[in-house]
Amino acid sequence: MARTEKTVEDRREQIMEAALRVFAKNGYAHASNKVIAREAGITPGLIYHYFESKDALLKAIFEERSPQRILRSLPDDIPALPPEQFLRFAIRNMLTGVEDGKFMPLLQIYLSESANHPEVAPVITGMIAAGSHFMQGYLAAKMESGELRKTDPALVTELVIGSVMNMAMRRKVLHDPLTIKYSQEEIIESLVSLALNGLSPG
Amino acid sequence: MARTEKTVEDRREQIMEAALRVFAKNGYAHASNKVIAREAGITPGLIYHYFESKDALLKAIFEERSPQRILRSLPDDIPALPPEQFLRFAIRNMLTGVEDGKFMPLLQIYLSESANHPEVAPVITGMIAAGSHFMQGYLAAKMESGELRKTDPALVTELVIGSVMNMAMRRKVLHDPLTIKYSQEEIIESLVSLALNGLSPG
Amino acid sequence: MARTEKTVEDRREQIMEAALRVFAKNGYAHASNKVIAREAGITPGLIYHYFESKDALLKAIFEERSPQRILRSLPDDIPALPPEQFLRFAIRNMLTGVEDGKFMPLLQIYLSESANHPEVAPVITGMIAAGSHFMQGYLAAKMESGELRKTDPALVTELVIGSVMNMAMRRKVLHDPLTIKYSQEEIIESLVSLALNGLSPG
Amino acid sequence: MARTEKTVEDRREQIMEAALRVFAKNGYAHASNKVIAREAGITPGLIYHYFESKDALLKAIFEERSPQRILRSLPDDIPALPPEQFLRFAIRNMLTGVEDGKFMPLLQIYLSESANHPEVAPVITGMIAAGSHFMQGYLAAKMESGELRKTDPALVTELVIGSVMNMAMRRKVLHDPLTIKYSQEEIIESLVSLALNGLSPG
DNA sequence: GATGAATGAGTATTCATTCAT
DNA sequence: CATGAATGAATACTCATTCAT
Repeated sequence: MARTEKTVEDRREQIMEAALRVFAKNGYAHASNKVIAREAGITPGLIYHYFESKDALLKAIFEERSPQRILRSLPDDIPALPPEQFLRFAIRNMLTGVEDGKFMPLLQIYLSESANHPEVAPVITGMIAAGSHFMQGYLAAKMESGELRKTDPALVTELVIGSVMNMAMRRKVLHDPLTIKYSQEEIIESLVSLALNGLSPG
Repeated sequence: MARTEKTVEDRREQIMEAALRVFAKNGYAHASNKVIAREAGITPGLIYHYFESKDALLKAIFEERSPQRILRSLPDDIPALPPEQFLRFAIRNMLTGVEDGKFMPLLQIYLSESANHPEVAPVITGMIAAGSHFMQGYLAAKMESGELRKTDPALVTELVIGSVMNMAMRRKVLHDPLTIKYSQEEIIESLVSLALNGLSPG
Repeated sequence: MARTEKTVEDRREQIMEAALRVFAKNGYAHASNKVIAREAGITPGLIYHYFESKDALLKAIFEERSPQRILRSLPDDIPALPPEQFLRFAIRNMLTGVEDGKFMPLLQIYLSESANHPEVAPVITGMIAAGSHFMQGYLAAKMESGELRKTDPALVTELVIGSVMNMAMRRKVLHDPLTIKYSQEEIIESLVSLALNGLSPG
Repeated sequence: MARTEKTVEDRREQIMEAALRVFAKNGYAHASNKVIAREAGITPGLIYHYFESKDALLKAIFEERSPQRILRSLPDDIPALPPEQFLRFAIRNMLTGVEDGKFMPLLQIYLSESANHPEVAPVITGMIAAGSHFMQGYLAAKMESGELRKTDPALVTELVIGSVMNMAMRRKVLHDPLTIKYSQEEIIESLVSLALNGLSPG
């Protein structure tokens, strides 16, 4: 019984899940409804029972599937952490969140359809902004307290996030051997070290 | 006669030029040969005199139109520059090269078609590798000489390049207001400052 | 309980009523069962409890909903009326019956589906024939009695009915400004006057 | 060679001709491009080489194929004709024009799509208006000169045209036996006679 | 009776590609 | 070289109809 009660919502989820996979693999334009349906184990017509159009399906994925929780599940005492631990924690969180979660597929889909679906860009930038805002707050406080060198915390944040995002893209999309040869841990440590030195008040 | 001077090579160039514009604007999948032909001032059939297929046209663009010359036209005395000037020069070169030239359209096209044209990935990664190799060489030498803190020059290079690439993507593709509000100069200065501090031997 | 009073017949009527509205507005081909169901306040599947198919629904509407009663509810003393009063009465009855009732939607639906549903033509022609026969009888009698000029009463009837039908179609379907500018009364009076003169024995 | 020079225009004509046939037979909504193409001896895709859409094809038919020449080919001395001859001539012209030409198919197509293509109504009403205006002018002149009874020439014209149109519709669309049993000549004569009597000044 | 999820067949439309001219 | 008419295969989307619940 529990099964049937959930059926409707399940089907929607099931279709979005399948579509996200296919979109990420082939790009939105090359992803035919036939393939999405096959991936979801249904017939193409049924998609239109749950979504008005392929466009609406894409938007639903962006709006309902966005992992806006990067950096969310952090413990409460984060702001009290010393810079090194904070940076290690934050950078690890971001890198694994971006590389292992659904962020990359969404980003890739957006990149392939940015001209035709500019309205979903805020979903991407919003996700980044969330993480950005969090780190920025920490940095500003620590710069104020003198634990970190005084500079523009917003820009520093952008640079750190940029390095992470770029690593993820190079590794997961471009499969660039130059970046794949490093482990996540190596990358994290190097970035932490670089940032710490760059931000040390000395 | 001036008309007939247009050689075979010219026509090819003309078509690739037009195709790159249309691909960048609409994405590969949405770019019809009819539109490409109109943009090039020819008729659709003629494309097939110069390229075997639409795919071949895309590959040709990647192979022949790649601005592999980022960091190429550098003065000979670069290796002798002190770190600050080198970094400022290199970063400015990369950022303007990536943001202002044909790199972003190519990257975007590749990112959206990576699943269907994985064989052209080396073009992108190769371009990055070229710049990377150059900077890496400099950093290694200066680390060796003690002018810079000893760390993995390859990884540091990746991080610097990553920040630049990410900035460009956030600004030019995502149109992220968070990044657009900075001028190129501001970004360059901040990145230089951050890197210098991060790499300073003290 | 008031709810359950809704008998089987009621549901049928309700569906046919809704379908007629939707058919008339969108045309048979563009009228989806989903929309008909929504208009009737039910769900699409239920239509098939009352009608074998969409075609069967259309046929049922034609067969059961035809307002075959035009000219039916006439007083008994009609045949005794002098020509002018009779004509005015008959023409007014026809014009208002056709323009104000359900005749036009039915006619329009039939006209658009005549190729695919030729078997329902008799419904339309039958309705016309009913009115025709009535008027024809009167005219024949009055021609016989010398009160009207002797001519073919059937054909005269056709012409009068034709004028009325055409006015209705021009006004209600084509929305022809040339005909809309006249009021029903003006049309009735002109047609009566023209017919009277055309039929006067003098 | 003459053949090839005409090809482009021929194809357009050929497609419109075929589409008009199919639209008239099945109605616009039921006329699939596949059938239209088969009727025209081409493949469905080619239709889009000549018309932007099925809608555009319909509009082109209405705009370019409208037989706006009903009553056009009349001799110059028409206005001088006595009423009986004028009416016989005009009525015959209209009836044959409407029954034998392309008017009925166009009208039928419009009736079936009036809700979805209201913008083509003027083509139909315009055609009627052309004939109407012509007859109206004659009647007005003759009423002025006293050769015909003074009444509203516009309305009389509407009634005459109405009779003709209705006859055509009943005969050609509804295939109403009541009207089919008359020959064109019988109808013409009766209508002329009726009109003459109705309009005679005595 | 009533629902609405699910299907399958159909439909308009697009477009890379070919080829006669 | 160059054109653009023509094709065929694919694609998004619609909808009458069925049926398990």
